[in-house]
Amino acid sequence: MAERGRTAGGLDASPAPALPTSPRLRPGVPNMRWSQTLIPTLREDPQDADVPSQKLMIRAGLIRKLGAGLFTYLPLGLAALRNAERIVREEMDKAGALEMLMPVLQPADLWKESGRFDGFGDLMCKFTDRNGHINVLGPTHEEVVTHHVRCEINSYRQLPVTLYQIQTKFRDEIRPRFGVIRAREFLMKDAYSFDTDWEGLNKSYQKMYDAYNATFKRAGLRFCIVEADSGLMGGDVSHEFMVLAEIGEDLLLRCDKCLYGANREKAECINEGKKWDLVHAPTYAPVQEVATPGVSTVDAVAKFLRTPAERIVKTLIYKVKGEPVAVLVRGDHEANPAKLAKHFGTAQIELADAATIEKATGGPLGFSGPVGLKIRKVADNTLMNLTNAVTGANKLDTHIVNVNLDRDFTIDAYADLRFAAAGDRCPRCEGTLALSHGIEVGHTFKLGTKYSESLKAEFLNDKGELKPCIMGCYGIGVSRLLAAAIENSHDKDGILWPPGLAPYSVHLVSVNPKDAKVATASAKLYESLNAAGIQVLWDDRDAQAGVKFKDADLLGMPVRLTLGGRGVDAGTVDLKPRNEAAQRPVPLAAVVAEVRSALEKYAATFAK
RNA sequence: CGGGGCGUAGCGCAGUCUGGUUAGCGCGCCUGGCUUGGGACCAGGAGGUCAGCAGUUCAAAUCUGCUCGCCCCGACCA
Repeated sequence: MAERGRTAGGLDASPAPALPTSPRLRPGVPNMRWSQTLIPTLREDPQDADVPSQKLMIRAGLIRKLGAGLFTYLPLGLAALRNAERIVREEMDKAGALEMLMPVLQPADLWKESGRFDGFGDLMCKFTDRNGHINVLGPTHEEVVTHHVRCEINSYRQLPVTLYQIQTKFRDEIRPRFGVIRAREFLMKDAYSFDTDWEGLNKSYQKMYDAYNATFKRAGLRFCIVEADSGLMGGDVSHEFMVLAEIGEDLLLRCDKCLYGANREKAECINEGKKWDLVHAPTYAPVQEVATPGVSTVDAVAKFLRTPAERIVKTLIYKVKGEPVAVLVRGDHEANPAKLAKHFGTAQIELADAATIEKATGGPLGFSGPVGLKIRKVADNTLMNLTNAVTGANKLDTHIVNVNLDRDFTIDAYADLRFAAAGDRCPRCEGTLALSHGIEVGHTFKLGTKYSESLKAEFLNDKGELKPCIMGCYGIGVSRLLAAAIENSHDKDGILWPPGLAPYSVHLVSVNPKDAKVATASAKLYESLNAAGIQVLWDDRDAQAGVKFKDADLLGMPVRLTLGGRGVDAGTVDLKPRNEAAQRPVPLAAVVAEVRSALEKYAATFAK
C-alpha cells in the first residue's frame, strides 16, 4: 500500500475555521471532512435497484442514476473510480503501453471501412451532424486507433507498439441493468497492440495478460481467467477475466483439478465415447413407432416413455444461410449456436420456423427426427454413443423407439456442437467441470489482421515488403470493476472495500464533536494521520453515534477509528477493522503504527 | 422487440378497485429544547404541476384515451 501516500501539495480549498488545514493527499479527493463533502447516504434500499452492488453504491452515496444505464459519480464514487483507474494506468504503463486519448465521437466512414457499421447495429449510437455526416459514439476504438496507426506507422522499425486509453464508451444496450455493471455509458480502459508478426503478438498479448492479472489482484478481486469466443471483435484466441459473483451474467465452466476454464459458449466438450449398449442394452432392438399424443418436448417424451432424456435424440432444424439443416444433440444437451456458427463458418444461423420445418421434414414442429430425413444432418459427438434411442417420427404425435445410428439413419458430419454442462469431463485432464457465474471485467483478444487489412494499417518489413500489422486488443471495464469488487466484498451492513479501491483508508468517527475536548483531540488525530500519509474520512457531523456507525459500516472503509469523551480522557482511540466485529482501544500516541498494521492485516484478507 | 409492472414531498410507501373535506404515513430536511459509544426524544415548521397531455363529470391522484419515463422476465449481447 506504499503507493497510496502520494502527496500533491497543500491545496485544501475550503479550510474549516479554527482548525488547521491539511495537505491533499490524493488527487481527486477534494475533502476529507464529512461536513464539507457530499456523501448522501440512504437508509433504505432504492426502489429500482436489484443487485447488492447497485443498492450499496446508491445507498453509500457513490453514484446516482440519471436515466436507464446512466450514472453520475458523486465525490466518494469518483474517488473509488479514480483508484481503479490509477491501478489500471500504473499496470498498463508498467507493461510498456502508451496512454493516449481518442474522441468518443467518430466518423461513421471508418466503421464502414472496417465493415462493422452494420455489424454493431443498434448497439452503436449514431446521429447525423449539421453537415449531414453520420457520426457514431464509439462503443470501442479499434477503427480509430487503427486509423492513427496507418497514418503514423509505416516501418517495422516503429513496431511493436501498444496504445491505450481510459475513456468513456457508449453502448446502447438492449437492456441496461445491474447498475454500472451493464450501463449504456461506462468507463473503459482499451488497449491495442501492433506487431510485425505473430510471435510478436504473442509477446504483446502475454504482457497484457500478465498486466491484467496484476491489476485485478491489486483491485482485490476474486477472479479467474477463462477461454472465450471472440464474437464481434474477430480473431481466434481470446480470454475473459471473470470476477466470480452470483449475480454475474456470464456463465463459465471451470475444472476442479486443473486451471482449465472457459465461458459457456466456448467450453469444449469431449466425447467419452461409451456406447450405451455396452452398459445397458446388449443388442439393437427393432425399430418401433409409438403414439405420443401431444407430447413433444424432450422432458415430456422422457416422462411419457419412461426413458432418460439422454436416450432421446433432439432434432433441431436450423436455417443456415437460408438452407434447412438438421442439428442432432442428445436430449439432455443443448445446441450451442456459437459452435454451430463456427462449424458452418457463418453467423447466419437461426432456428427454423414451423413452416420451414414442415417443408423440410414433412412433420410438424416438435416431432422431428433423423430417420428418413432428406436434408443435411450434423450431430454432436455424443450422438455416436447412442443405441436404441428415441427420436421424433416426422409425423404428428409420433415418436420412434429403438433407433440406431447407421442402421436407421446416417449423419453427414460429427462435431462438438453442444453447450458444456456442469459435471462434464474436463477437456484437458481427468477433472470435472463446474458451472459458475461471473462478471466480465476484462477481455483480451488476438485479433490478427482483421482491422489492419480492412483499414490498411500496413508497414514495410526489413525486406521492403508491405505487410499488415498483427493486432491484439485488450479491454477492462473500469466502472464495472467497482461494482464487481462490491459484489465480492460486502455484508448485510455495507461495503468492505478492497484496500486498493477504498476511497479512504480510515473512517474517523467523533462521538459528540460538540464537546470541545473531543473536537480538539479529533482534529489533532486527523492531522497526524494526514501527516503520516493515511487517507482519512473524518465524520465530524453533530449526529448520534449510532447514525455515524451505521454510515461507517455502509461506506466500508478498511479501518474505523472512534474517538469520544472517555477515549480522550484515557488517551486512547478505538480501532475497528471493517471485517472484524470487535474494536479495541489503542493509545493515541501509537495510532499511526496501529492503523498501519491493521491496514496490512486487512489487506492480507484480499490477497489470494 | 414480446410479456408483466410501476410513476403520489429528497428517499421508501399508502390512498386509485368503489370519483366527493384542506392528499396521507415513515425516514430525511429546517427551528428550538434535550441528548450523543450502534439508526433517540419533545415541540413547532417547510416541502406536492399526484409523470405529461387530452377527455368524461357538478366534481378526477382515482374513470377513459394518448404520450413520456423507469423497473422486471424473455429474446439479444462487449
